[in-house]
Formats: sequence, C-alpha cells, structure tokens
Amino acid sequence: MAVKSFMPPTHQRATVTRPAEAAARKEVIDFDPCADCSVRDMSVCAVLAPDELENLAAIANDYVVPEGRAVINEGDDATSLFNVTAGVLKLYKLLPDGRRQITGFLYPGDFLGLAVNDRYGYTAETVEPVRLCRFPRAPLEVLLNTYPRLKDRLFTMASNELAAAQDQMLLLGRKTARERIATFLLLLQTGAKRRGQSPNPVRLPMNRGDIADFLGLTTETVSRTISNLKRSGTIALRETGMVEIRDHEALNEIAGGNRSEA
Amino acid sequence: MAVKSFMPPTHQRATVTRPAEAAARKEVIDFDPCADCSVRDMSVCAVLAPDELENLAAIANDYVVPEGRAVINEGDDATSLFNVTAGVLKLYKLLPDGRRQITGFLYPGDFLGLAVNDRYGYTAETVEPVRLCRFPRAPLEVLLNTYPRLKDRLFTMASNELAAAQDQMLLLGRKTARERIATFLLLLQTGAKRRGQSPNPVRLPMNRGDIADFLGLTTETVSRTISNLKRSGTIALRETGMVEIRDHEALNEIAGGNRSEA
DNA sequence: CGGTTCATTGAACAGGCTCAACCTCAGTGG
DNA sequence: CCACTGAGGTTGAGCCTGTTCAATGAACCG
Repeated sequence: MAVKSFMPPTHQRATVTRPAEAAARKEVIDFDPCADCSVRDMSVCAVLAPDELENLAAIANDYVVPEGRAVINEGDDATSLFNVTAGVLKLYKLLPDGRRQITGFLYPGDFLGLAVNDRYGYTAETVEPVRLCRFPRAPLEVLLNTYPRLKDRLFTMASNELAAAQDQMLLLGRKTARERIATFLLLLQTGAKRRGQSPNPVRLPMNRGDIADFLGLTTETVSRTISNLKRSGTIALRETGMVEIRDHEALNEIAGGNRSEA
Repeated sequence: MAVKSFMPPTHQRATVTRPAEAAARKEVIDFDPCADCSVRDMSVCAVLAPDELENLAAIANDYVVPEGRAVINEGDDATSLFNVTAGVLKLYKLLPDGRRQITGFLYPGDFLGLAVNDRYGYTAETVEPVRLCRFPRAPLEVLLNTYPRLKDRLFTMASNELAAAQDQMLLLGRKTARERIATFLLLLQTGAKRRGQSPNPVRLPMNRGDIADFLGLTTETVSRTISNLKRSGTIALRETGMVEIRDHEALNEIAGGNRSEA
C-alpha cells in the first residue's frame, strides 16, 4: 500500500499510549520527531518557530494505527487530541439502530479534536493505515495559552471546518444524488491540490459504503451514479480507487457551481 | 408582537448602518448600551469585566432590524460581526437555482460571524424583528487580542456550532421526516431552556417553509408530519407558533435518542 | 370585508431505497 | 498454477418515502 512509504518503521515503536506514560516518555525521544514530518507546514505546527516546535514535540507522541481501527470513540472522555501526519480517517456519528453519518474525512495536516468538549462528539476510524501525532489534552492546553498563534491556528481550522460543515448541510439537505457525487469528487480534488498532490486522477481511499454514508445515500446509489457519470464521459475509473475527472467543467456544472471554489 | 418588548424605542434610532458611519457614530452613544442588555451573561460579553466591557461597548453599535431583512449576504466582504440581543435570525445558503438550505437559527446571546473568513459564507436574514450589537471587524480583532478570554469564548462558541452542525448532518443525511421534526422540536425546547425561557409550550418563530429548509424537507411534509404527531397526541398546537410537547418521552424516542441531550 | 400569505390536506409521481443476483478481484491454500 | 473464498462493487426490479402539483382552509391586515 502506497501509504506505507510515509511511515518509516522507526516511528512505529509507539502504538496507543496512555496520557500518563506520554510525559514520562519524553526522554525516550532521542531525535526530533518533527524533522521528517511531511505535513509540518500544513498542520497546526506551521505557525511555530523551531524552538517553540520543540516544546510542542516534547508533549507529542508519534504513532501508527492500522486500517479499520477507531482512534477515538463518540462519548469517550476527550483526553487526547491528534495531528494527522499520514493516511486518511473518517469521522462519524451513529443512530441507535446503526444508521451512520460520516461528517468528514481527515487527511494529513488535519487536526483531530476540533469541536471537542469534555467528550468526543464523534468516532474517528482509520480508512487506511494512519500516522498520528498525539497530544495529551492538559499539556496541550497549556501550550495553547503560551503560544497564542497556536490557538489562533486551531481557531482558523475550526472556522474552516464549520464552513465545510455548512456546505455539507447544503449538500445533504438539498442536492440530488448526481450533484452530491459530483460535489464530492471536486471536493477530493480540491483537497489533493491543497496538499500538493496530483489532482487528477483523484484518489478515493474510502469504499462505496463510506462515500454513501458521507453523502447521505446508499452504496447502490453511489455505484449507479458513478457508473452514470462514467457512461457520460465526465469521469473515468482508473486503478482501484482512482478516478479521472475528464470533464471538469461539466462536473462543476453538475455539482451546482459553488461560487466558493471557482 | 412579543419581541417588541425587548426593544425599547430609545434603541431604534439606528437601523442598518454602513461601517464608515459606525465609527463616526461612537460619540452618539450617550449611555451604557450594555446596561439594559438582557443577554449580557449568555453572550460573548459574559467573560468580560465591567471595565473591559466598556471598551467593547465603545466599538459596538446597537441597532434594530425589521422582519424579513438580510443582515449579511453570502459572498459579501465580512466587515462586521454581530451579537444578537433580541429576536431570531436564519442563516442560509442557496444553490444557483434557488434551492435553499438553512444551516441554523440564531437566538439572543448567539454570535453572528463565526466561521467567517474574508467573506460571509452564508446569508443571515431576520425571522422576526431583531436587535443586534454590531462590531466592525478590525477594532474587534484588536480587542480579541487584548482580551484572550474573549477570543476563547468565541472559540468555544465556534466549537459548539461545529458540534451542532455535525448533529444536523446526521439529521439531514440519515433521519426520516418524522425523526427530523421530533429532533427539531426538542432542539428548540433545549434552546429555550438554556436561555431561561418557558420550555413548554415551545415557540416556533419561523414559518413552515423555514422549518422545511432547515430540515431538508418541503413545507407540505413538515405540515403533514406535524399533523401526524398532533393526531397521535405527542404534541398539540396552541396559539400561532406555539407547540406544546405533550409526551416528551415519546418525542425523544422518535427523535432517535441522542445521548447528547438526555 | 376582501385580499394576501401561510398552513393543511389530497392525489399522483419519482428519486432513491430495498432486496437480490451477479461480477470482479485480491488473497489463500491445495 | 489455479480453484476457492469472501469482500467490495455493479446492476436490475419493484417499492416506498417524501415530492410535486393542486385545491381548500385559516389567520392576519388594511
């Protein structure tokens, strides 16, 4: 799997770790864990000077989570927050009978733990192997007060999340299946661009069920709608999980021409 | 209209005002505008000491907007932010063909302008006469940096908004019409409680079309579903815009038993 | 009162869902 | 090397929830 290249084995020594251990572990970090971080200038860390970053790194705990594992669970005490450094996660909420709504996907550079009060408001599960930088909450909050820019950065990220959530409400409340799929593909493309990855073909690391639960559809409808766009020549399926956007203009038209992403 | 009692005529001198005028108007405020503010301890202002509040008041501009008026427009430069002190607003986004999604309602104590970048991401329109405290952006940002607690408060509010948005995504993506209506009624009730208003009967200041556009339904479905709940004895319609919740247990069951509001 | 807007109700329709079969492909073991 | 297996993806047929179109009722206001 392509993602594995982002995760040198030297970083895998730590798996899930309890907060108390984390502090005690500080001296174990015998090299700068941020030195080879590929997303440092896209993530929260981007706003810190090297010496400040060191203080952040001191409370951080770098580890890897295999595919299909829940990193946090809805309702649990929110004791840890995370920075995603490789791989993709899905955030979701469940209804008692099992119906699921995925509220978002997290990519490298994203922060896991915005909109968190005492308890996590959603579950975060890995879509593929993920590498995370874990921050115990209490010491992180101390740092946030020490470095206002860090807090500002989180605020900005939360604002962007909120704006994205509002876009998603428009999609879920008012768009047709076709419009949803088109919007989704463009959203992934925009994200890939922002992260400096090849925007075409777009990689879809999540399966049809995940896409369905993100777009408020069923797997069958997702599958049919993608087939439909393929038949009309707007997109083409490449290797597993890769979609080529062949007519960006048309796709944007179908998506409902968001002024926000011209 | 009941709301008018919140708005003494002395405050109505200013209606919609342009940013430039606002600064020039400062000296016109010849008394403490916060003195008789009924939502001071629920709003952003709650975290400020009296002398700090004075500095905030100095840049604020208190005014009233009649029903059905847009206070901010999606896509406009975000030059002003607001504190709602009376009345209710709806926030919405539009698709090019006119389909509308209401992303939220703002009540007294709420802040208008979270999740705002350079431009407003949504339109805010009054549902009934509204009283607002307007802050020009630049001086507000100066104050936010002067009083970190103020910024923290906004951050907290943004986090809560984000959590609410995620709940709404679950509703829009996965709940049935009946579940949506039940959830909505309970949401309004919870809000009323939080603001210290009578939670039963619940006041619905918005019309069926607004409810529909908030819940991703049509007016007809909203109407039918409410009739249905009425027929089953779960709720009862009182005076215009007042709904009595007669079987809270049942309504909560229908809504899908959110752990978050037990 | 007459007019306008909002809410309710009915009847027919349709987009997306449900249920079910089949296909594809990667991984596994004989 | 290839058959087997199981999960994920695609396709089809019929159904159902909520929409659309249309008419009627209720409330408010000049």
